[in-house]
Amino acid sequence: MSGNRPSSRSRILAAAAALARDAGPGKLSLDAVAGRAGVSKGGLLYHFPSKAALMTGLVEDYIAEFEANLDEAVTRDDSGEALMKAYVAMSLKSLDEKQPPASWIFSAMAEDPDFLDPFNDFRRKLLQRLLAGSADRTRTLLAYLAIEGMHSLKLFGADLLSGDDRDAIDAYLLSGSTETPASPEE
Amino acid sequence: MSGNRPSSRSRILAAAAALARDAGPGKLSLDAVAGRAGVSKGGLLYHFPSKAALMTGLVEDYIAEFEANLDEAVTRDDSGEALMKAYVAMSLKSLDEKQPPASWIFSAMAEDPDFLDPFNDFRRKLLQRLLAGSADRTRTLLAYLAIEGMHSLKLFGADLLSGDDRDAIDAYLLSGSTETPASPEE
DNA sequence: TTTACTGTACCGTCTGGACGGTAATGTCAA
DNA sequence: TTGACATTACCGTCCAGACGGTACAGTAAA
Repeated sequence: MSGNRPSSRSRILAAAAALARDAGPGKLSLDAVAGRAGVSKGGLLYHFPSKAALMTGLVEDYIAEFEANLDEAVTRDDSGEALMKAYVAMSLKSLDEKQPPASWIFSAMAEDPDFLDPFNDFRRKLLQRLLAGSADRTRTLLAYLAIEGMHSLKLFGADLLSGDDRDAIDAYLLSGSTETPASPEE
Repeated sequence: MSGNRPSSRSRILAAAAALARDAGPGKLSLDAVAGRAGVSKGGLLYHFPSKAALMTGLVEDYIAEFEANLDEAVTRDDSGEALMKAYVAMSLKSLDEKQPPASWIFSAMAEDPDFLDPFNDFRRKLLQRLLAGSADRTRTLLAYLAIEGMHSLKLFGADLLSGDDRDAIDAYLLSGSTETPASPEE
């Protein structure tokens, strides 16, 4: 779809994500995005011919970045173990950022829940890969859901976990599933 | 705030929740809610003088119902065990409903994320109660987060878990809390 | 008389989007 | 070499409609 990246397109996407994050998902209007991206509204609509296209771009961009990061973390050791490890590490890192990276997801839901279909498909595939390489299916499921839960809490602005609790969860998630009890890495 | 319940008020709230669920959170306009509730717009604004008041009502109503259900399930045996059991049972039951009960949460987020502050406070207190009565803190945290994760997935329309997987998670959540999941102790 | 509405009319603002430019760059035939 | 046209990448304006909210007159029951 996009062989080379024209700078404006990605700037618009970044502006939209930042706007949803900073001003709230309800403030994600075309005018506001255009203004923040330093582009006229006409210019925005040139790159994204409708608001729906903008939302789709946001979703696809998010998935692409997620996949790229995951691939980078896994490099070539695509055993289930390595994938899970990379996923957990990535997720915990993203949880440590001050602001949730995907606040635009609320705008997408309000606009049309179907916008999230590709995202949900992606998640389904990811979970399947995770489970395929897992020695303990229930444990992997549990870990996945716990991460999902933490992301959800963060997205909704609920800061429920104390540092100690977060540490306990981290320790559980980072500990190996069956094999070598995983001495502290990194 | 409401000693006795005038029927219209709760009808409006129910209509709003149903509308967000059926038509999508983006369609939650005052006109639409009034129409669905069988009330004129003036009547709606009589009960909820602003849209913000409506959202607040939605949140408060949700919390109140949640608490009532939980209290009912716990009855009087308020040991930590019983509370957790009731919470798990309630949550799993709500996950089995076809439609998520709180789709309006996206409208609230889009309108103003602060609307969820009371809800998050409530969740914080609940988690504290849950943890206070827990023999295995990490396990309780994990269970809470996994439930949160499943609710989040459902809210976002992601149907990722197979029946067997759901059964495995249910079994884990419903099993007594004395045993730690298969994790290497550190 | 108060409470709890209904119904209609209206207002200002915001929003998505259509549209008509336009400037720069490239393509290509005569 | 040059003129004609095409494409890309925007800008700025305008508009119809939706929205939240106000105002107010009326009504029917307690």
